Amino acid sequence: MKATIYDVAREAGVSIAAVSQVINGKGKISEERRQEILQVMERLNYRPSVIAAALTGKKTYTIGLLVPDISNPFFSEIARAVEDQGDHRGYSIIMCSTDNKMERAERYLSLMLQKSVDGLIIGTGMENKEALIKLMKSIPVVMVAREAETNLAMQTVIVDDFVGGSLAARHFLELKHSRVAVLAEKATVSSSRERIRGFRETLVQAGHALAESRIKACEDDLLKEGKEKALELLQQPDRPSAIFCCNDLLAIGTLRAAKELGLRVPHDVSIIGFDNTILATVTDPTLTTVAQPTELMGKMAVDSLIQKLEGQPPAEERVVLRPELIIRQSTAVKE
Amino acid sequence: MKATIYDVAREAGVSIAAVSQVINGKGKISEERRQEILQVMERLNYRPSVIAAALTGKKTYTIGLLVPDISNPFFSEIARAVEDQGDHRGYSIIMCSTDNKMERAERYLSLMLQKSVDGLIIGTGMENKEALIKLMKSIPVVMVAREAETNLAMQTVIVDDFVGGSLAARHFLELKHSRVAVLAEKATVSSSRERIRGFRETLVQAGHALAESRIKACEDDLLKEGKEKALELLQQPDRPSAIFCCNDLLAIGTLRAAKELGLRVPHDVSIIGFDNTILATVTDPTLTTVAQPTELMGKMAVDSLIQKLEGQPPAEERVVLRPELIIRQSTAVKE
DNA sequence: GATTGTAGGTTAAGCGCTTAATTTAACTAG
DNA sequence: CTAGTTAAATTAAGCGCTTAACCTACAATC
Repeated sequence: MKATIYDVAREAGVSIAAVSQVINGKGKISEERRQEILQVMERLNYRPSVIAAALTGKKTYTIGLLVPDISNPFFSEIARAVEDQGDHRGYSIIMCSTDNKMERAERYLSLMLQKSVDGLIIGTGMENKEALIKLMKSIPVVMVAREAETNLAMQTVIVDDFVGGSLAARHFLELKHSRVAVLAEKATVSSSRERIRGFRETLVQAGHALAESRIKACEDDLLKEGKEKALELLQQPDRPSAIFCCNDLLAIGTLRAAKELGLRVPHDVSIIGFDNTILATVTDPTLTTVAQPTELMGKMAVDSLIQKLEGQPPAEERVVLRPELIIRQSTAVKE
Repeated sequence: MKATIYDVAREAGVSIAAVSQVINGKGKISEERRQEILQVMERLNYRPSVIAAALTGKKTYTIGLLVPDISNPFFSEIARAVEDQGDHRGYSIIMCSTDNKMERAERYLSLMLQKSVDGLIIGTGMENKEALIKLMKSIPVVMVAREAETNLAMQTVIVDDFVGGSLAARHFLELKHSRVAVLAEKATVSSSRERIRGFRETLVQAGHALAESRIKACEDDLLKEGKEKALELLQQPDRPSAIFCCNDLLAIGTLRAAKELGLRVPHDVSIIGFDNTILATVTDPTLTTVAQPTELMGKMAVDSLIQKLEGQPPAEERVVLRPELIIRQSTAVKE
C-alpha cells in the first residue's frame, strides 16, 4: 500500500499537520523536526497524493490540451512543446483530439472540468461562443494556433495567418502564377479562413481574382479528402497553375493528386503548404511551405496559461507571431 | 462556483447520499425521487468531481501513456489510437515523452503515481527492472511496442520485431544485396535489438554476415544523428548496397545522407525503414518499410489495461502481432 | 395483532490532505 | 515572580464524495 501522511506522522511521532508543513515548506517547524520528518518520508517512500491535496483547494497541476488531431504532425509538434514546457513548470498534460468536431470538443471540455484540470490550452476551433464564455468563467483558457470565435478578451498565441496567406500569394505572384487555387480545411477553422483572406487580398491588390470555385474545403481525413479535392481542382477547365494548401497534409494530398494525373510538380503545377512540419522536408519534391514557430508557440501558450492560473497579471493578451515562407522545391516560375 | 453534491441535495430536499446514489445508479431510490434529483442536477449544471470521487476509492479514469517522443509520427499515431479507445471506454490520457531517458521516465512514473492514474501504458524502454517490479505492485501496467526488460509476466502488445528484421533481410537477399548495414536506435531500445537480431540471423542463415562495424546506433535526435551515422556507413570502404533502418525517421536520415553523397536510391543504395508511418508514404522515393499495425496495437493495449484494472482476468499475457513488409520505391535489385 | 420483509431513505464515518485557530512550552522583560 | 512574547507543534474542521450500517413506514403473512 502507498504510504499516507498518517503513516509518516505516526512513524515520526508527530501530528499530520507537522508533516503537511514540511511538505509545503510553510508554517513553523524546527529544522530538527523537519529533518526527522524528511527522513521518515524518505524511508517510507512517501509521495503526497495530488488528488487529496487538490480536494483541499490546491491545484491538480494538470492542464488539458485540445487539438484537432494529435497524430497530425503539426499538432504533435505543438503537443511536444507544450508537454516539455509544462513538465518544466511542473504540470502534466491531458491530451484531447477533437477531430474539429464540436460535439467531441464539448464532451472533452466538460470532462476536463470534472477532472479539475487547472487550465486549458485550446488549439482547436471553438465555434460555440456561449460555451466558451461559460468555460472561461470557470477556468483559465489560452488559445493556441487558433483564434477564438468571439470578441472576448482571451489569451491567444497565434501566427499571423493573414500574413501567412499573403506570403503564399506573393510568392506565387513573383513566380508569375495568377491562375491559382486554394485547398483549405472546412470554413469553421479560423486559421484556414484567415489564410485564405490574406491570400486573396494580396491577389486582388495585384489585380487578380480568386473565384469561389477555385477554393475547396475538406472536412475530415485531410490526406484522403485533400487528394480528392485537389483532383477536382486540377481537372477544372483552365487548370490552375498553382495551389495554396492551408496545411502540409493537404499539400501532400495535392502532391498525390498531381502525380495521379501525371502532372509534374513544380513544372506543371506549383504547390505551397502551411506549417512546415517534418512532412514538408521529406516529400518529393520537398514542399515550399509557410512555417509556424511551433515550438515557441507551445512554450508561450504554456507560460501564458501558467502565468494566468498563478494569478499574475497576463503579460500580453494576444501574441501574434510572424510566419515565414520556406522555399523548397514544390514551387517554380510558371512556364 | 461549481455546484457540489451538497447544493444538489439541498435544492432537492434530500440527503447527499440520495444524490450519490442516483449518480452511481446504485442503492435504492424511487423512480420519482430519482427524476427530481436528476432535474436539479440538470438545473444546477452539476457534474460530480472526479477528484473527490477518486479520494473515496473510486478510479480517476485517467491513464498515463509513456512514449519516447510524442512528436515522432509512430508514437503520435499510437497515441491517437490509445486516446480514441481510452475515450471510448471512458478514460483520459496523460502523455509523457521520455526521450528514452531513464531519468525522465522515472520522474514521470513517480508523478503518475502521485496523480493516482488508474493504469499505465508504457511504450518506452524500462531498463530499470527494480523500478518496474515495484511499479507493477502499485499499479496495472501494459507494455506497448516495447518489451519489458524483465522476465516478469507482463501484459504486452507488441509486433514481432524479430520477424520484422527478418522480413527486411529476406527482402534484401531476394534483391541480391548481401553487403548490407543497419542503422538502429541505441542498444537499450529493445525493439531495435530484436529487429537487428532477426535481420542478422536471416542473413547468417543465407550464408552472409553482419559485422559490428556495419551497425550504427543513434542516441537522441534520430533525424539528425541518423543522417550523420548513415553518412559514416555510406562512406565506409566497400560501401553497403543496402541499409536497414530500425525506424522511418532513421530511414529519412539515410535518404538525406544518400542524397548528400550524390547516391541515388534505390539505384545506388536500397533502404528499408520500419513503422510505416505517414512519413514512409511521402518521401522521395517512397519508403519500403516494415509496417506495424499501430491502430490495433493502441487499441489492444488500452483494452488489455482496462480489463486488468477492472479486475477481470487478463485475456492474454502477450499479444504478438505480425509485422508486414510494405514494398515501395526505396528498394531495388542490386545493380 | 404480532412478526417479518422490504422499499426508500438517512446517518455518519472516512478517503488523504490543508490550514486557521489553539495550545504548550520556553524565554524575556520589568 | 509574573505578565507578555514568541516559537513550535497540535487540534479540528472541512474539501466533495462513497458506502456500510441504520432507521422508518408500510405491506404481507399466519
